[in-house]
Amino acid sequence: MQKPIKISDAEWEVMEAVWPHTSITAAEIIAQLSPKRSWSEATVKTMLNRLIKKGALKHRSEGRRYRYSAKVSREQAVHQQTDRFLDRVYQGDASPLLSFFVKKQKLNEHELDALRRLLEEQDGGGSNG
Amino acid sequence: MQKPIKISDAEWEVMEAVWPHTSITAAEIIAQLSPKRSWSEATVKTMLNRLIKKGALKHRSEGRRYRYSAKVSREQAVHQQTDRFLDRVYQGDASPLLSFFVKKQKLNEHELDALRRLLEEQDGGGSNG
DNA sequence: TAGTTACGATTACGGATGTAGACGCTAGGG
DNA sequence: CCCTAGCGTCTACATCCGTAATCGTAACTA
Repeated sequence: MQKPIKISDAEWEVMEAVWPHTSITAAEIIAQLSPKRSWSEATVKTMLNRLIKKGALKHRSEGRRYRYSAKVSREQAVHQQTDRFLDRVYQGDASPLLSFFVKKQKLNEHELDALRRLLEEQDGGGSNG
Repeated sequence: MQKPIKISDAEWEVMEAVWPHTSITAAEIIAQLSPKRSWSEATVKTMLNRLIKKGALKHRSEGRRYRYSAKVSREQAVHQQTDRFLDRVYQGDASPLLSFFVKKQKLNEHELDALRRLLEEQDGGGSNG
C-alpha cells in the first residue's frame, strides 16, 4: 500500500459529495454542498483541484466540463483516516478507544448488540499483534 | 463545554510528553522527546508556545525557566479529538468505527477480551441516542 | 568580573488549508 | 455573428503547521 492521501476537513466534505455518485460535475457538487456549507463556487472548485492533485479524485472531460469521480473509495479513505487517527491519539492501540466509547455510553443497545455479535464471530478467529 | 482546542499532530506528541507529569520543564520535555523525534530544541519550544497560546498548556515561572503543565487533561483532549474524528469521518456514529476495528483485526486477543468484559459490565446498562 | 551557557522570545519560511476573486475561453441564445 | 452565461484556471491571502535559526538576557563559572 502506497502513501496515504491526506484529505483535509473541508476536502472531506467534498469527497462525501462525490462518493455517492459514479461521476458528477462540479456544478452538481456545488449544488449538493450548498445547503450544508455556504461556500462560494470558487471554493469548491479549488478543493476539487486540490483533491485531483492529491490523487483522491479523477476527472474525465465531457464537452467543455468535467465529470469527477472518486479515485480512492470511501472505504479506503475511512481506513486511512482511522489509522491516522489511531496512531495519533491512541498510539495505534484501538482498545482504549473502544473502552472510551463503551464507558461514555456512546453506543446504544442496538450498537452494543451488534458489537457483541461481531466479537462472537471473532471468537477463536484471527489473532494478530 | 467551550470550543474545543485544535491540537495538531506534532503538538499532540508534545502534549503526550507533558501529560504524564504534574509539571515539567522545557528541557525535560525535549529530553523526553529526543529518542522519538529528532526535533531541534527550538522546534519543541515553538510548539510549547503555540500550545500555551491555544490554552492546552499553562506554565508557571520557576526561577528563570518555566514549568509547564497541561491545562486540558488527556481525557478531555482525547475526547475532543475523538468527537472531531467521528463527526468528520463517521458522521458522529461510533458503531461503524467499531465494526471496522473488529473486522480488520485491529484488536488482539487480549484487547478483544477486555472489550468483552466491558460489554458485560454494560449489559443492561444505560441506553442513549 | 568577563565569558559561556541555558532559557525564553522573536523571526523565518515553505507548504497546507480555508476561502474566494478575477481571468480567459467557448458553446449556446438571439 | 456577437454577447453572455457557464466552466475551468490562475492568483490571492490570512492562518496554521512543521521546523528551526537567532537574539537578548540572566545565571553560572572560571
